[in-house]
Amino acid sequence: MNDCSSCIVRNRAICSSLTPDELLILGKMGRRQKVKAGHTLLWEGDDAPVVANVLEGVLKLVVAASDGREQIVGIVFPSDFIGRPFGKESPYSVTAMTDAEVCIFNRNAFDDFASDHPDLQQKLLRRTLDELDRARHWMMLLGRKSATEKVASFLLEMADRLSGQGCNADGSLNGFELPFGRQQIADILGLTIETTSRQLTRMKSDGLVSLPSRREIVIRNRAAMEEMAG
Amino acid sequence: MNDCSSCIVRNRAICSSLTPDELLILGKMGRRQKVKAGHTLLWEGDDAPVVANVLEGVLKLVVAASDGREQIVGIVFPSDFIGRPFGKESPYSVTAMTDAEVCIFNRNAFDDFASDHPDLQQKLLRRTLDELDRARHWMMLLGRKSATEKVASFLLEMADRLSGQGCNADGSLNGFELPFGRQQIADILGLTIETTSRQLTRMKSDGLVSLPSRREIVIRNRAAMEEMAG
DNA sequence: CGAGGCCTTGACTGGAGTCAATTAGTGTGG
DNA sequence: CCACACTAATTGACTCCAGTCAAGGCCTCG
Repeated sequence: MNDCSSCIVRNRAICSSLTPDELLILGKMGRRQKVKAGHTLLWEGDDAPVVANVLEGVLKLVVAASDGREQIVGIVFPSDFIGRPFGKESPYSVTAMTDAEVCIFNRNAFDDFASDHPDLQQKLLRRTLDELDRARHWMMLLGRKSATEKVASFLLEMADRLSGQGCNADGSLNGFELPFGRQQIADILGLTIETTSRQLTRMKSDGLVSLPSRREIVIRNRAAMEEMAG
Repeated sequence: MNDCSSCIVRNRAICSSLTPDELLILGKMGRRQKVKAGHTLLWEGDDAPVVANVLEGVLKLVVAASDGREQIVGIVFPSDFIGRPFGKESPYSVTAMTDAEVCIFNRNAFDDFASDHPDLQQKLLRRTLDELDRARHWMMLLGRKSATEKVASFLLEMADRLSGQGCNADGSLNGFELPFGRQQIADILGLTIETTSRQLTRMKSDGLVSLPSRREIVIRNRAAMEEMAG
């Protein structure tokens, strides 16, 4: 069984609402599992018998059209929660973008446990509300922004979200390494890979960013970038 | 004070989780308020001191860009919940699309009440999870679908969601009256009003729909429409 | 060092946006 | 009930941004 008290996300995941006793019970229900980059944990439309906490790595939530077009509808980092409590089918696929490790629970058992632990449920509610806000802002981006604005917004949001894991003193992270490639950026922004690439090259030659390697981004002029994000 | 027991959304809103005693307490906290079509209840970015249940009418959730572009990120019907519990700023504007009536609560008081009533909180969680699923599917539409696919998907979803209020026997509603005009459809789909209009006239001349009046839609060939939605 | 995948770049196309004019509803007051 | 004004919706002509197709270059890893 798991020793949750030493879990790396102990203080950040929804489990942080639990007392040591409760943690012991939940610990018995969960099991750790590694997921290799590219592997899919949950398939869109399938019955999803599990929910999980992310311990390590980055995963994407994907909705696909019948002809293969993909839209990434969420990105999940360590301490985030995966899955759909109180619902049977997974409304999207969950795929690892990097090697990852998750702590998975049987959904029914988790639902029952949650129903008995209001604090846990409130944490989950808060998280879900936050996710919903984020999703809705992303809808604005997808529906109304130009390619340039999309890429700028994306870089700023990534700078924000990646600053959790290791950043410079003032908390504003301007250089970071993306955990995924160009096609994935395109799938997040609702663009093609070519358009995404062109926008990045343009920003580079305009001195807004530098691109030390394929996956590294350094924002050189944050003010102009924010201006550009619209 | 309010007599919640005779409320028209008594059995459908989140209040349905409450006992008569609890309902009495909540009833004292809420007050009914009418909102005229076009009036805004909550402004994006402002402190939002209230949450509410919708009793009557239809409202939109809007995210706007600095230059005025608007994206509708949600549509709210009777018995739906409005507002952002456990958060101060409203992440979007809430504006009535038709004359509406809502039952509003002080947010802090509601948060406290919710914290003491796990069943209510669970109802809220389930609703929020459903909203999140809907939002994510809408992200796929906004990011990856063509204008034609967008309009077809929209008409099918409206047929679904409006079938709650008065429909034909088998539950599949093919004719309905939209509670809003072309510009709003455009703002939902991330299109311009001209493109939206053109798509509709195209569908009409292809015999997929008829448009008896400005706001009435009749789906004449549902199979083809579903095909078109992608 | 070589193979393969990822990324960039270029030329071209097309779908949706823009601007502008017209038409069809809607509501108001005489 | 009709005439008028006003707004919403449609239609047309044109533009342009992003998509498509195709070629070439560059990492990265075996």
